[in-house]
Amino acid sequence: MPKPTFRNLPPEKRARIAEAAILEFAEKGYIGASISSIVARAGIAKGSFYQYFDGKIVLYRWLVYEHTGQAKLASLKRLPVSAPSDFWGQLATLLMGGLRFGLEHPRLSRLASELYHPSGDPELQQLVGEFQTLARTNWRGLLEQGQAMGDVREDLDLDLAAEMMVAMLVQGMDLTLQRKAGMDLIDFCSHPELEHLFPVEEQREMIDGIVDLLRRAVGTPEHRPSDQDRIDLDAVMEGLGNGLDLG
Amino acid sequence: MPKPTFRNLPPEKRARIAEAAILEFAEKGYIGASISSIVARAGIAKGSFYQYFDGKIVLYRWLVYEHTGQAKLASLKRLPVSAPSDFWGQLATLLMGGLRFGLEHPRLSRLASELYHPSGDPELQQLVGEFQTLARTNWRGLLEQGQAMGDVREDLDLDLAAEMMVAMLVQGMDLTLQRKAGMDLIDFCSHPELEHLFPVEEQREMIDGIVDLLRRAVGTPEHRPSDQDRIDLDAVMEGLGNGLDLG
DNA sequence: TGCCCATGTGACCGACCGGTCATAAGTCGA
DNA sequence: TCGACTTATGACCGGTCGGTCACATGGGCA
Repeated sequence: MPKPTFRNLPPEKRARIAEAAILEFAEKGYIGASISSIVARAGIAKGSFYQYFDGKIVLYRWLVYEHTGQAKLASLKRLPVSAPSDFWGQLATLLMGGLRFGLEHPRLSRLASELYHPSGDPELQQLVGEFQTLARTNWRGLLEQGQAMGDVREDLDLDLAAEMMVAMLVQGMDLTLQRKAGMDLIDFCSHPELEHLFPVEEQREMIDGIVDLLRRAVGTPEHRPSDQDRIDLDAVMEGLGNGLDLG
Repeated sequence: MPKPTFRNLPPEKRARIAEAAILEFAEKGYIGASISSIVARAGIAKGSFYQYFDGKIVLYRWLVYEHTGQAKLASLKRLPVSAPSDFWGQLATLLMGGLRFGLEHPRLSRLASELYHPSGDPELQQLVGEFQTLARTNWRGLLEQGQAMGDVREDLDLDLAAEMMVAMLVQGMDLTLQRKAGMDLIDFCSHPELEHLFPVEEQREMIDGIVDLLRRAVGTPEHRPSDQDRIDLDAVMEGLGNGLDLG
C-alpha cells in the first residue's frame, strides 16, 4: 500500500519514519495522531510523506500488517512449542510468548489494542473488522486443533468459545496487567523500564490462571488418546498479522 | 459537575443537549467528537455550552454517570431476579436484562464501550481507570455472592476471574453480536431498526452459552447447600454507574 | 557539461477546532 | 417603569489540521 517511492527509501530512513509513527500512534491513538506531528518526529517534510503514503490509514495498515505483524509472527515461531506437554501446556507456552513480546514492545501492543475496539473513523473501522474476523477464525482453528488433540470438548459452540477466548486474551489480560502493574498500557509505553512491577513469575501465574479457566470451560474431563500431539502454528496463523492478538 | 446554570435549565432543553451529545459521541467517539458539532446539533450557541460545562470531559462524565448510569441501574432493578433458580439462572436473567437494555439503547452502549479501552486522552483515561476499578470490584462482589450461594468454587483467584468475566461480557459479547448481526456497534447505532437480525431467541442462546462457559470455569461441581438464595443487586452495585458494563 | 527525472521541501490554503467576550435579551422585584 | 442580575448569542481569536504545489535538489546518463 505504500507508494514505490517509500519502498525505494534507504532502510534507515524507513525505520526512522516507522519509529516516529509508532510513537505517535501509541501516544495519541489512531484518531488523535496527526501527520504533522509524525513528519516532525521523523524529520521529513510534509510533502515527502504524501510521496510515500496516500494518507494516515495507509501508513497505519502498513505498520500493523507488514512492520509489526511479521515481527511478532517470527517471534512466536521461535518458541519451543514442541515441549512434551498436552494442548494446555503448549497453549500456555504460546500465550507466555505473546505476553513477553507484548511487554517488550509496549508501543506495538498499544497499536494492536486499538484493532479490537470499535472506532468512529470509518477507515479504521474497516481494518478493525478485518482483524476481528481474523482473530475469530484463528482462535477457532486453535480450538479445533485442541479437539484433534483430544483436549477440547467436542460439544462446543466453537465460534462463541473463540470469541470469549479472544476477549479474555485481549481485554482480560489488559485488566489483570493493570491490577498487577498498577498502570495502563499508555503509562507503560512511557515507562517501559517499569516492567519489573510485573515480574516474570507473576506473568507465569496469570497465564496459568487463565489457561486453567479455559481448560475447565472448554476442556475434556480427561485427555483422550489422539493422533495429533502438538499445535501446528502454521495451520492456525495462515492469516498472518494475527500475531498481534495476545497481550 | 455541570454548572448550576445547566441544572436550572428547563428539562426539555437539558434533554435536547443530552441527546445531541449522545449522538455525537456515539458517532465519532470521545476524541473525535467536537463541541462545535454538539452545540449545532442541540441548537444552542457555543457560548452557552461553556456556561453549562467547563469542557468536553465534564459533559461526558455527566452523560455517563448521571444521565445513563442511573437509567440502566433502574432498568436492571426492575428485573425479576427473584426467579426460583440458582446463581447461574439468576446471572443469566441479569445478563439478559443488560443485553436487552444495550440493544434498546445502542448509542449508550457505544458510549459505555469506550469506557473499557485505553485512550490517548489523559482526561478520558482517568475516567476509564475509574470504570475499570468499578467493574472489577462489582463483578468480584457478584462472584463472592456466588460463593455464598454455594455455586462458585472457593478455590478461585477472584480478581482474575472477575477480570475475565468483564472481558467476556464487554468484548466477547461484542464479537458475538457482530457475528450474529453482521454489523458492529457503530452500524447498529445508525440502523437500530435492524435489531431483528439478532432475534431474541439467539440472544437467549448466546447468554446461555456464556453462562455455561462461566459455570464450568468457576462453578462448583454440584450445588452446595447455603443460606443465601438470591443475588442481592444493591450489595453489588453500590458503586453505581456500573450498570453500563454489560452489552 | 547539460539534461532529465525521481525525490525532497516547506510555505501556503481552506477548514475546523476549543475557547473567549462584548453585547443583547430575558426575568423579576421594587 | 426602572434597574440589577442571570442567561443567550455568535463573531472572533489563535492554533492545528490534512493536503497541495511551485520550486529546489541531486544523481545518472548522454
